[in-house]
Amino acid sequence: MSSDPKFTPVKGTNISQKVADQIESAILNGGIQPGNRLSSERDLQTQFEVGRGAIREALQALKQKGIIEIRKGVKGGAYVKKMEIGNASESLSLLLKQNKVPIDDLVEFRDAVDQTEVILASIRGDRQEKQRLVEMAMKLSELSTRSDDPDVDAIKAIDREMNMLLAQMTKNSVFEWIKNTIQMSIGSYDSLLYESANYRDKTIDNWIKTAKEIAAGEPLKALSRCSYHYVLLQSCIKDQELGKTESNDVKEK
Amino acid sequence: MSSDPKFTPVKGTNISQKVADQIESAILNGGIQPGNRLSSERDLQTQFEVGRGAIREALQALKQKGIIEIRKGVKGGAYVKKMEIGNASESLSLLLKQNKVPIDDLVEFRDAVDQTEVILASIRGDRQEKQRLVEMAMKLSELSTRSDDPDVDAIKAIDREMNMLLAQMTKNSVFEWIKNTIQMSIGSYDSLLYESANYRDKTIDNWIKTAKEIAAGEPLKALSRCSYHYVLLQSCIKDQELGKTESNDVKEK
DNA sequence: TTTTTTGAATGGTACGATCATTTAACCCGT
DNA sequence: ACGGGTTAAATGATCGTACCATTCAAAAAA
Repeated sequence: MSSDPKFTPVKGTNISQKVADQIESAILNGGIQPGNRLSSERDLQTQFEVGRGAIREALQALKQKGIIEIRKGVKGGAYVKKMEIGNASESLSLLLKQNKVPIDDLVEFRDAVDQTEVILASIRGDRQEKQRLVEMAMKLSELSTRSDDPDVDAIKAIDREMNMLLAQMTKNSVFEWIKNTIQMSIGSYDSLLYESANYRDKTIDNWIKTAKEIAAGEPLKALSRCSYHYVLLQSCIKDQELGKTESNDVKEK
Repeated sequence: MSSDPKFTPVKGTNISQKVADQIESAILNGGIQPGNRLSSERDLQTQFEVGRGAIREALQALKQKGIIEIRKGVKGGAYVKKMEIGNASESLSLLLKQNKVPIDDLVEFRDAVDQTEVILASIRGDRQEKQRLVEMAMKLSELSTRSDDPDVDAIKAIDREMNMLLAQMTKNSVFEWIKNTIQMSIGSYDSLLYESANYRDKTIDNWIKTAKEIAAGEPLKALSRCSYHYVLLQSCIKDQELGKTESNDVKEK
């Protein structure tokens, strides 16, 4: 028939979850194309060697996520939905899993959001928040210069905190939401900046200046610092792609 | 005890959907507070007078939406989750249903997105798209001036199309996604501009000028037009809400 | 050939039984 | 009386079977 993905039987508890994971994985990894039909519930029941209820719950979850559609009758069953931009109930992160969104697009979008955020944060952030932002920037610097082998994970964590604080300072919950969503999806790329010592120093230095401009209530100056952050990021990503063939001589632990 | 929400029995097909709707409604309307516990599956089964499978599927859907959490054992059951900004699997529209997002925040966010969009559209839109944008703007004008009683719904439809085209012209799928999501949530407020003849004329006139600036590849001029659109919208909303005077003083150009 | 009927495939619902997990109550030795 | 271990009840998780509702294609009838 169309496809026999050879699902592997599952046992134990959380069965419906495991089943859903296997199916979702098969879909997202391209094993099953949009428009394709999964086996019937009764077939899946035998493939996974579980009860039908578990299958139904798994399908229900996937349907809720918006990645399958369920039809009744002959030729019915679970059909893989074409992921449309426009389904408001589907999350941005799900869109990213589908590889429908080039990472560059996301970086660009984040850039736009960040620019607005630094402006709003400069205007609306209270003194306490501004002070905390500067403190965190200084801590970044401290972590980076204290030893030859800085704790990169700690640095990334603080970077993330600073970004969330920035979003908070806008006093706009939508910015908080979108920032968090982006952060969860883009994190790996964004933290490239902290992997190499060269970019790390520049980035942290820029963070400090950005924080100070925000604290000083200078939106436009902060804005230009923010732009520089993305210049760095773009450059860093470019370097990364160029050095893809040669072995990684980056000493990271 | 906690509460007895008195769910009404359901019959027919799509039962699990109806059950889920009733429960979600009870939660969103505040009938059940975060932290509260729903009855056990077996109790709900009798309350709704349906099979247990239907209840489980409904709860599965709500769990997937992230609005309940399910625990096992004694004292187990479905607990209403506190909706946190930060759950990436929850959708923006769901956030809005919870009234956790002031509409002003959303308008502000949309403003920021739009500003970037007009700039990108000016730069990246091809000639065909730019021409189409101007054509649609002219059609808006035509629809508005043709009679004393313009077809407001048609105008709104074109406004929506123009917005989506604008997003397309950015050549960035994230902007398309976010634009559509916002559009679906903000639509009612945004179309206020077309209800009264006064704002309608100004808005359409501004749309035309915006489209022309974009077509001419003048990002900065288009940007200022875009800002004016939101000045109009803010003013319009303010007129609508006769009561709040000082709190919203966001008029900045 | 066209229309109608029929039947098989499949999702939707219901009911009941059993397993697994969690919590609270109970019991017992010190 | 107290602390720790044991037991029992509540509840979700799973399985299985049966039956209904819907759909579609093939067979039958016109």
